[in-house]
Amino acid sequence: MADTRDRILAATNESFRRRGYHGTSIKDVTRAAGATIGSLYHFFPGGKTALAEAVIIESGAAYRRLFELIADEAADPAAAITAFFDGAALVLEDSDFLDVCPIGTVAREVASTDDDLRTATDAVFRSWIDAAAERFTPITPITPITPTTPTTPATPVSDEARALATTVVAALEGGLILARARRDATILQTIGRQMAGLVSHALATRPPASSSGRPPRSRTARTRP
Amino acid sequence: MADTRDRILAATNESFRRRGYHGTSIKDVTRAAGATIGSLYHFFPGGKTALAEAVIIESGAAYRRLFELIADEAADPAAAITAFFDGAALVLEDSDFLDVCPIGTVAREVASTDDDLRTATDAVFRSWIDAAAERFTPITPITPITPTTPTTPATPVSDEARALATTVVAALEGGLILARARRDATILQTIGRQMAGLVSHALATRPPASSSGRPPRSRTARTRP
DNA sequence: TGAAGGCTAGAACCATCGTTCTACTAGAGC
DNA sequence: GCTCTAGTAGAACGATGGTTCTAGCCTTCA
Repeated sequence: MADTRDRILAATNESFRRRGYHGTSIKDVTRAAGATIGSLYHFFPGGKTALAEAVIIESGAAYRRLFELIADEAADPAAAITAFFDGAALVLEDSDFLDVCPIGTVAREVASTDDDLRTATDAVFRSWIDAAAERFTPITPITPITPTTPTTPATPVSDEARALATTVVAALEGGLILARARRDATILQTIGRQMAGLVSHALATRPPASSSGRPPRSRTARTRP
Repeated sequence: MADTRDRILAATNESFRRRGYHGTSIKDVTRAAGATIGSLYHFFPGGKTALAEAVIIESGAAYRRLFELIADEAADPAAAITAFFDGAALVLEDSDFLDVCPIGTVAREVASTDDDLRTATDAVFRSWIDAAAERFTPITPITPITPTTPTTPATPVSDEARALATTVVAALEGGLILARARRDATILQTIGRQMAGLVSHALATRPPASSSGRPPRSRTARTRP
């Protein structure tokens, strides 16, 4: 069955969220996935590094889809932020404070020692920042419908929007650290409120006030990662 | 010589910043510290966990002192935030993107698996949030000079100030992740500006505007950690 | 029927892990 | 001198790390 690869990815994801990159053992992963070492090295000939890279890329993409899904349904960017942070708080609590995001943990562990993995985490963070920054940018009157690569934003994004998006992603990753350390998910909600306030204030004062939300876009809807 | 303990702590600190908790080996630490395994277990009979706890507590306290030092010299809370984030960016760049803070990394790695270490990281974060929240709280007319324990703020701190402080600490920890992943220290400066804006806006609108900075307090000045 | 290829299976390898343990040195106090 | 304690030194231990490798199981296709 070809879903062995998926089971291995899922088990690795969970172990990263629980113990981080170095704390995750290949043998534990295979055991948890109900797979064998042979299978793991069959699907990931590059070993642990390749496996980690796949987890980072695939769950990074899943989170981006999740954010866009939430943002599409929210009335405005600030509401999207609140909803996303509240959702993260819920997941955190439901999972008994298992880490929500394996990428931040791995990013910190390997940034100084493994350049391939560092680059992979950076690409994921970039993608998230792009997705958020797009939502923070008022739509230009005529949007050219060029089917460019998904990581390149369709509309040009202002420096202000990008700074805002960067801050939101940072606050999310940092908030996960604080909330897990205290085993208190409301910390994430609190930070989400602050971020929503920051975003709505910036959007109200800085650009020509287009208070309406963004138009619905091509949906790549999916379930939770 | 009794500074063996200090050398071990410093080497562990650096290894945590480079490789995280699980990536740090006792033997590497002793080698880097110019100490022996016997000495390490002499000073830290609790082994790796006790060593990590000491690193967390001691460098956590050093960062708090550093923040208070910067805040004492800044004109207002927003300027303090900017200065602190800029300082972190500078350290990050000067150290060739070695992690600035070992605590956040360890916190994420162990929160699900080691309750003692999780509690230690939580205490440090709490202490930072207290220190920042105090600066965000306008001084009450008469401050009772009760020499309480240092972690208890002398002035009662509003929920708003605490939420603000929590957000700033989260943004700092998350910003370190992003900046290291991209090897770009300006990310920290950007986030610092956003946080300064958030803080000054909140302080200007919410409480009775006491635009002057806080009075100089009893200094526990110290050098960089 | 036979060959090929995708996938499973797990023993074996050596390196390294955190920890324990015994032996030793140096200096203080009596 | 002797004793005691703080600290140094590193060999040895069993467990576990990531990886390699050979063998075998199915399914597909000729």
